[in-house]
Amino acid sequence: MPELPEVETIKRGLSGFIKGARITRVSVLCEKSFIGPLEAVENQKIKDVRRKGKALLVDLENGITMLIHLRMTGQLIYRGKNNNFAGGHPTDSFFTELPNKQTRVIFELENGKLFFNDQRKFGFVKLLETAEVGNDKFIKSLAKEPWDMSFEEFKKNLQRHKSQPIKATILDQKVIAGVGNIYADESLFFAKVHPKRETGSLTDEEIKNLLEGTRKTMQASIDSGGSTMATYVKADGTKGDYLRLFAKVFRRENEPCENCGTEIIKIRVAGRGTHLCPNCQREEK
DNA sequence: CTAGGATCCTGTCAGC
DNA sequence: TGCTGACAGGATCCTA
Repeated sequence: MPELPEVETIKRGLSGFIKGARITRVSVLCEKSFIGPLEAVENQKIKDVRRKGKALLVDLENGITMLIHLRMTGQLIYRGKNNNFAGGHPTDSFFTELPNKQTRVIFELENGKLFFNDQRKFGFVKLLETAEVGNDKFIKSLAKEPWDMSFEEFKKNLQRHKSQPIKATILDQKVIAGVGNIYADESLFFAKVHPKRETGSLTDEEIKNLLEGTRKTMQASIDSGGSTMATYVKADGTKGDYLRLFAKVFRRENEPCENCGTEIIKIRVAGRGTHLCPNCQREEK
């Protein structure tokens, strides 16, 4: 689930509440969700909260870093004495009583509790030495983020996957960091490129627009607040949906395209649900 | 090296 | 009501 903008939103939202706080106790409710010795984090003060791609990094004062990856359904929910914050996969757990069935790790802090929830258990908290974070296999292989990536570098990375559908290529974190299923669809719509196009068939102009698309769509999401309790609004008993604040195609099948009015469709590309406007994004050039 | 598919896990929803 | 299969904001591992 959570892609770069969601993790960035969590970083920003959580920092103010947990930075400087001491972790007094940790409860691991699911073994596979926490990798490393508990003793390394208990009684440690949180020094900093950082982000690399879709990974959140929580630095502790003893030189240990918790690498938190939310994968598909991870959430971080902070319940403090005076403040609450929740981000990640948007569900009712943002508001309801915790811990619940999906709670995997509980961090007790001096000023509140931080719950790591994760329905599908794909996410994890992994302990690393802060100095070794850069050598972690996943972190090491990450490409640059859209704002740091030059056209030339993006093009070069795309060329390694000439025959793959372009959507599969930009989901690869070694090609560009932070893009997931939402922003892949949104960026391709922005660039007016069909998700099934062979990567090698894109023109320079399309590559340029696609890179700009990743920047624009992810920035728009960060600016609108990502997936937090504030954007997971409920109106008249209906479930809120932060995607509606910025998404043009994602989960908007059967709705009119805002450019041309054609119905947005949902197809399957590279094994993932994929949304596009069949008029704005032509498969044949 | 790349490409494509299966896999980890839980939950929900559509269709019979 | 109950079953069954498809699918889900991710990334890795296996095979060809």
